This record gives sequence, structure tokens and C-alpha cells, in this order.
Amino acid sequence: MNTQTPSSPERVDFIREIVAADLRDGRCQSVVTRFPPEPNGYLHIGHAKSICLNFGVAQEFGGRCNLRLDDTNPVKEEQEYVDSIMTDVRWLGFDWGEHLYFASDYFEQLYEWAVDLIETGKAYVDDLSADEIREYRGTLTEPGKPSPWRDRPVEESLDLFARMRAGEFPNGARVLRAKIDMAAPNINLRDPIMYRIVHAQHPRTGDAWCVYPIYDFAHGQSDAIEGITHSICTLEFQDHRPLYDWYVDNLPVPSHPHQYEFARLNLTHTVLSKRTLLRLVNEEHVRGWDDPRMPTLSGLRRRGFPAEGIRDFVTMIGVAKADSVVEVEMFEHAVRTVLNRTSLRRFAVLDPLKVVIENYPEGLTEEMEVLNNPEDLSAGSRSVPFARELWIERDDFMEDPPKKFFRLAPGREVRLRSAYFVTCHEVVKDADGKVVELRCTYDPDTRGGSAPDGRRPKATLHWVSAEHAVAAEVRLYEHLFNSPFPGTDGRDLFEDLNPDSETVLRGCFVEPALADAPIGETVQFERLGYFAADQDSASGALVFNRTLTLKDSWAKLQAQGRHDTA
RNA sequence: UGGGGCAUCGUUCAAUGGUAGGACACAGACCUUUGGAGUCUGUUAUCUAGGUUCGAAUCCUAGUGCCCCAGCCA
Repeated sequence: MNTQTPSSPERVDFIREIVAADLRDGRCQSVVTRFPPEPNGYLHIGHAKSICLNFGVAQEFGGRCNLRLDDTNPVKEEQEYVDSIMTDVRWLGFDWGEHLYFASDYFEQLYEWAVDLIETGKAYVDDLSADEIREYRGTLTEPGKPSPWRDRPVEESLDLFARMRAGEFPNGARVLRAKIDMAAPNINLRDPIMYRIVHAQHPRTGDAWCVYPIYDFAHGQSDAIEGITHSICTLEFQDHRPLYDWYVDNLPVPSHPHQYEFARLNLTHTVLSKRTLLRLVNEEHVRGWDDPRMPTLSGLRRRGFPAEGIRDFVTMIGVAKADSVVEVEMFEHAVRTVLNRTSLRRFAVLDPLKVVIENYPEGLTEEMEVLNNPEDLSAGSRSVPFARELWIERDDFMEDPPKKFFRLAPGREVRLRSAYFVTCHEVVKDADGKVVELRCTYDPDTRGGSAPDGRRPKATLHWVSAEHAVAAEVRLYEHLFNSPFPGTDGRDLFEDLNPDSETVLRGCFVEPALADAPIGETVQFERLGYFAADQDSASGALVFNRTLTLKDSWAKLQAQGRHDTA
């Protein structure tokens, strides 16, 4: 049984090295981090990396991590997203305690600081249009040129900015800009915009504001207000760091945080851009943000992925600055490791084939004792009813089996797990030649699954009593995208959508113990994979989602086309 | 032709001037009342070229490749 964490505890990434050094050298007394999502979508597995990093670092060094909703753009943000973010962070296993903040909490302070900058001649109101601002900004290789409004009197900027706030101007009429350097090689420093006019309802501040700060003018100061020591973000913000520092250096902020950047997570067969996830939802390629095929935390949760598996995965992949695409198999391995250790075993037949045990007494039911988890004896056992008529998996029988097929076949004896050995004697077919029933006999001396004479069948099958089985719908899931790198090589992203990402199976049978399976709790259907009862389940109408398959070496042989080799 | 980053097994992360290692994936073997799990073994890597050094993935120089930046998004 594997109870180890997937990586050695002494392994330290560059962020943790920096934090440790800062603590050791007294650059900070304790560590304070923050996870700062914008509430404009649902959190996904990529966010999990950031959450685990920020909360993990805080935890490990005895500090604290704030949850801050970065709600500076009311046209994209919604309360639904705020709620889902809090749910998902908690579910992942982290707690921000009292430290829940919103960038919008700081709007008044931010506004005052903006006024400070105008007063000291370091900011001005610009009347240029968006197009003109772009033209004046120059290009990557050519410097920009100053706006004609750059040197307008401080009093005029002050007046205009107040009137922008008061709502006197329409969207886009003017902006507030920092006066830095129009010739800076870093475009972010070419008089970056601090405030824009937006007449929109904000989820928290309503219509109190007509101007909203741009990310750059809000983030560092919010960090400073909260006493963040290490502001950890992704690589694309590296170019913003000089601006982050400029604001913090030019404003009377209460602390001086520092920004550090790491490479965001990418996964094969997966897309993690919020824009694309939003399209998948809006264009109904999936049924919602929590569709079990979505890489969102709510989708993964619904699919049956345990939070612990996600955390282990994040530990496994580490933190660095090199762009990378992690193979999704690594994620699946982390999840299987947790599930193998923790999930209860159950019997379920997805594609049923009737078996009649001719020498088994009619009307008799025996309760077979079956281990709940052979990896964890403390999980105990349950009893599973066994009777004369059973369902087994259609795939577990072949009339004319190839060399390496060890399961049931005419004349062959196999073990029914935790029950009896059975031997197939007759194959019943319908008019089309389809196998509809197997006539078998059982060996009464093999009760529990072992023979007194020590003979051992080469295969063990799962089964369910026809009389006692409970009907269920089972939804099989595969990668949402066929290509490991969706939308590359000139293909449209949506061309790479896997048409078979969901297969719905009706007429499946599960053992009685599954009749009241708790929603979201993942169990192992023996020999098949991990499954979790879906929220669409109603009493008498069970629905299970396949979380992941178990590795199946026969399926692998088949896929390799090797099953016929003698 | 500007600025900022990054280059180590197929993938990902280590090695912080001293034997290039782990995990995933792959291959084989063992074991098995899940063809699961587990155990063991194996294959495969320092972007290139110079230089410094007893010794370089690590330091220096010059190249090459890839990523990010010209939103009133974050």
C-alpha cells in the first residue's frame, strides 16, 4: 500500500528558496501570500497550481495566504464566479480564515493615491481616443511619442479626474495615465493607463463608481495594503514588474511587496484558457462549467477526482520558470494513486451478458462476503447477493478466444470474484447469432473463490446477481480534446474536440450496495475503473461518471493488435 | 530590427564547480481472488561552438531555438 507523498519533502522550488532566504536574512518577519483570481470564470486545474503554491508556501513557513478577488473590471465579473471560487478553494483543501478581500475594497484608497500622483505631476488625464493612444504608444521597436495632453496643468487633470469619477463623461472619453517614459523599451512603462471610464454595475460596488483602476494600478497597491510579502504570479507578468515596482515606489503605501513569477501549468489534451473554457460553455460543447469533461475544479470534482490527488499532482510537477506542457497521464497517475488507496470496491456490469448456473438451486440466494478495499483492510467488507442468474461483462466472454484471452470461453473455468468457480458449457444465441446467454455450472467447493484442490483459474470476473442488481446509467469520459496540443499546427481548437469524449451507457447493472451511493464519492468498479455518482442521480435512476479507467493490459494488447500472435 | 524570460531523458522537476537523479510514460520480468495494485530490471537527456578549471549542466564569450509584451483585459 502506497501512502507516500509523491515527492520527497526536501525538494524545494525557487520560490520556496527565495522565501526561506528572505525569512533567514530578515527581509521579512513572516510570509504573507495571496491567491488573486479575477471572478470572471471558474477556477481550473491551472489555478490549482497557483493555489497550492500560495497557500502551500504560507502553510509551510508558518505564514498566511489571503484570498483576494481581483474585481477591477465590472463588465466581465459576476457574483456566480465569486461564489464558485470560494467553494473550489475550500474544496481543494485550503482556508483563508478571516482573510477574504476584494480589490474593490480598496477603490477609495486607490483613487486617493491616483490623486496623489496627479498632484505630484506623475499622472495626467488624457483625452486621446483608444486608437490614438495605441498610435502614440509606438511599436515594439519604435519609441512612442507624448500625448498632447501630457503636460496639461495639474489642476486641470485633477478637475477632469474628479468629473470622470462623477460620471460626467461617456465610456472611453478620457483615461488617467501615469507619466513615466514614452520611449521606454518596456511598453508597459510608456505612460500606462491607470483608470478608465466604465459605466457598469459592479457586483459589489454597484453603480458607486464610474472609473475603475486597471490591473497594474490595483494589484501592487492591494498587495501593499494587505502586507503581502511575496506576490507570486505567472510569467506573462514579468514585463509588468517594473511598473508594479514604480507604483509601489511612488506611492505612500504601507509596505513594499515583491513580485515573483513562475510558469503556469499546461496539460496535454486540455485547454486552460478562460476565454476558451467560456466558449466551450457558451457554445454548448459541454453542459456547463462543471461538466465532468471540463478541467475546472468543479468539473473535476463532479467527475470524481479527489482534491488530494490534485494536490499531489501539483507537488509532483514542481514549480519553475520554463514553459512546459505536462502530460495528462501524470495527473491521472496522481489521482489513481489516491483512489487506489481510498476508494471502496464495488461490482458493476456495464455491458451485461446473462449467465445461468444450471446446477445452482433455483430460488436460493447466498450472501457473499466481499472486501471493500483489499488495499485497506480497515475498510471492512460487505455482503453481495449471489444467485442462479447473474450478469457478467460481455467483454469477459469470447466464443472463440485468441491465445492471450484468459477470460470465460466455452469449456473454460473462471473464478467469479469472492464467489465460485464457474465453467461455461453452452452458448445461447438469438436469431441474429448474437450471444444472449451463457449456460454454466459452478463448483460448490469453491465458495469464496478458492478451490480445496488448489487449482487456480487464469481469470477472475466481476458479476452481479440479476435478481438483486440495480439499474444504472453510466457516463464514460475520455479526453475532451483528441490532440495532445489542441489548436496547434494550424487547426482550429474546436476541430480537435473529441466527439467521443462522453459515452452514455444505459442498462448497466450495479450491486445493491450502490443503490444509495453518495453523490460525488468515488468508488472503484472492480476491473473497470473509478466511478462517482453524479448529481443527476435520482432515487431509482442512478447515474455514475467514470472518473478514470483502471489500467487494462488486455485492452492494451488489443490496441497493439497483438492478441492474435501465437 | 526593441524589451523581458527560458533551454537537462519522450514529458516534468532536481543536481547551486566534484559519480547527471526522481516521477510520469515506454519495454521486460515477478507476483496477483481486480489482466487492477505492488515489486524488480531496463532504454533514453545537459541547445551549439569556443574558453576558464585538475574537474563545467553549473562560470565566461559568441551563437541558435522557443515563449511573453504594442487591451481603456487580468
